[in-house]
Amino acid sequence: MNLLDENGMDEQQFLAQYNQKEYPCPSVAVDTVAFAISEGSQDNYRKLPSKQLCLLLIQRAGHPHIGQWALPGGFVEPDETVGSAACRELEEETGVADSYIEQLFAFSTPGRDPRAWVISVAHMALVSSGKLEAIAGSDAQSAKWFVLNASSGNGQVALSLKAGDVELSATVALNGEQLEPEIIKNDGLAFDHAKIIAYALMRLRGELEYSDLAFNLMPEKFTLSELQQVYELLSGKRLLSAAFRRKVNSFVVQTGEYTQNAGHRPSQIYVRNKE
Amino acid sequence: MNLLDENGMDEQQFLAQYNQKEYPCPSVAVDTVAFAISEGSQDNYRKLPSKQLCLLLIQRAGHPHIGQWALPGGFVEPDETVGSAACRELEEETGVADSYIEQLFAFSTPGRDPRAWVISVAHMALVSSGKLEAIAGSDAQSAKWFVLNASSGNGQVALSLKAGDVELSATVALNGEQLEPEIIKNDGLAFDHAKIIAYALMRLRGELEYSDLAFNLMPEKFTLSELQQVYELLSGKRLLSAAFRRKVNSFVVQTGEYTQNAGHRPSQIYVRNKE
DNA sequence: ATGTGATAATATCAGTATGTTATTAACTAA
DNA sequence: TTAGTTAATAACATACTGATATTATCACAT
Repeated sequence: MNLLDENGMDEQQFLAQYNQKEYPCPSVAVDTVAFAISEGSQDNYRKLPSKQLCLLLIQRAGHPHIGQWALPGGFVEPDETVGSAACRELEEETGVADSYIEQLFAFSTPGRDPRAWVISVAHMALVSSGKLEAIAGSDAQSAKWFVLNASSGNGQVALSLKAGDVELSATVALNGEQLEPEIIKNDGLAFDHAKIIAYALMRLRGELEYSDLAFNLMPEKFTLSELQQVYELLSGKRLLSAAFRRKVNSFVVQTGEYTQNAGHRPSQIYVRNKE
Repeated sequence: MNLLDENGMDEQQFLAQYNQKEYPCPSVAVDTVAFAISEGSQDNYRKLPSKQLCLLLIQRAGHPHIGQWALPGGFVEPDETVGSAACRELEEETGVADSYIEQLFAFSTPGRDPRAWVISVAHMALVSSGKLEAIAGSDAQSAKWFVLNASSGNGQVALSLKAGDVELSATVALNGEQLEPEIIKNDGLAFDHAKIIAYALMRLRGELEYSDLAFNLMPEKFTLSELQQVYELLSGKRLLSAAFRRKVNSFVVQTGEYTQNAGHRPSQIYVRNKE
């Protein structure tokens, strides 16, 4: 390529004199909303169907927003993609590795970080229930799984997060998938992370309908009733089991194994059908 | 908030001494894949059903990739969101305004821009056919609508772009929605824009199934046959008109107006139903 | 042993939606 | 008036869906 520009420079000369810092540039961060399903309290007999949606937060040890709870994340480095940065930060800060990760949206409202101009590429991670114990025992002391309860109405979503005696809450107004939500109320969440959590929840619910995303939240082996509970939890609707079984039938494979000591007819154990 | 960090600083002191430039930061760009449907050659009688999918490219006047064709875009500024940057650059460079714009994906593979570390947040714009003439007459001299032909097979997409006597082509391998495509072959497209175009096309086709995205490509008033042609063009499949009419019925409203001088039974003109 | 209560799994059936073909309608051009 | 063309809808068989009912299989209590 020997074309010259209006200054008579070829591409090599141009690149040699190019100085990126003439222009202002933002820091680019990643923040990850890691969802998982809690197993629920397991009375051996007459157990409660108490699965709950959980998400992973970290208590901030430094400024800004010291003491508040934030999504795991950090700054992207020059030798990695935003996706690998999200995986790296999630594992460093919380011990969660090898989970499904999806890029959601770049949050870029000016002023969203009081330190400086920071654009954050939000990600969603779905953590298989089979991996939860390992994570709980990792050495990421400040990371905690919070039980998430969300109630939506007239365009707003109220988030309630509980982990032990820590309780956080926030309300945001949704503006569709293409605009950042607005924070109406925020108690205990750092930065604009209430926005990001609400956005991720909306996307998770939306993609439920036309994808097999929910399987990433399941352990390797599961019963169809367990799978249905997860769908019901995420969609907020009660489903009829006969119809549900028909719908997921092509996405699962029977193992021939059955649950034991359940106090009722054993249920067959399935695995995900990877086509 | 009067909490102190391990250095005994409160938040105000911390922010006063914070220096962003201690850390490397990328430039953040936006690039927009603007799609539109060409009206096709209109023989008044026995006209060809020759709608085509078009996209907007700009010939680069400076280094790098001087002379090659690139997506309209540019760097994000500190006082705007990536979405407004995408709208601004698209209008500045091509005259396209007030179109539907959707954020797609942040492209961040190291080395994707030879000048420096640049992360690009790709967007997709859908331009209503009613606006095409205005744009063609704008003063954006270097912008051209290219006719896009894409053929996919065994995980690869071959792109062919034509505008007058300019012909570009590229082949990329898709890796799902969560990884950037890989460039196999590239003739005439700047940077990694072949990747971005292929990704946008995949998303456009995917969202066709479960959204009313396609209406953004239509003029305000249209017939159901025209709408069907657009769906057929984008999906690559032939559709049966009786079934198609039933499916879109709830998304459109009759106007009571009809086409004229068509050489056959007039077709009724519809507008989009905004619920 | 036998019954009770629980959930799993499937059968059944009506109503709806879908794919397909056939038919009718309305226009232009010859 | 006829041929050619596309629009629009009717008609019908099949598939899918929501809902209820039925049967299966276990743990436990009596």
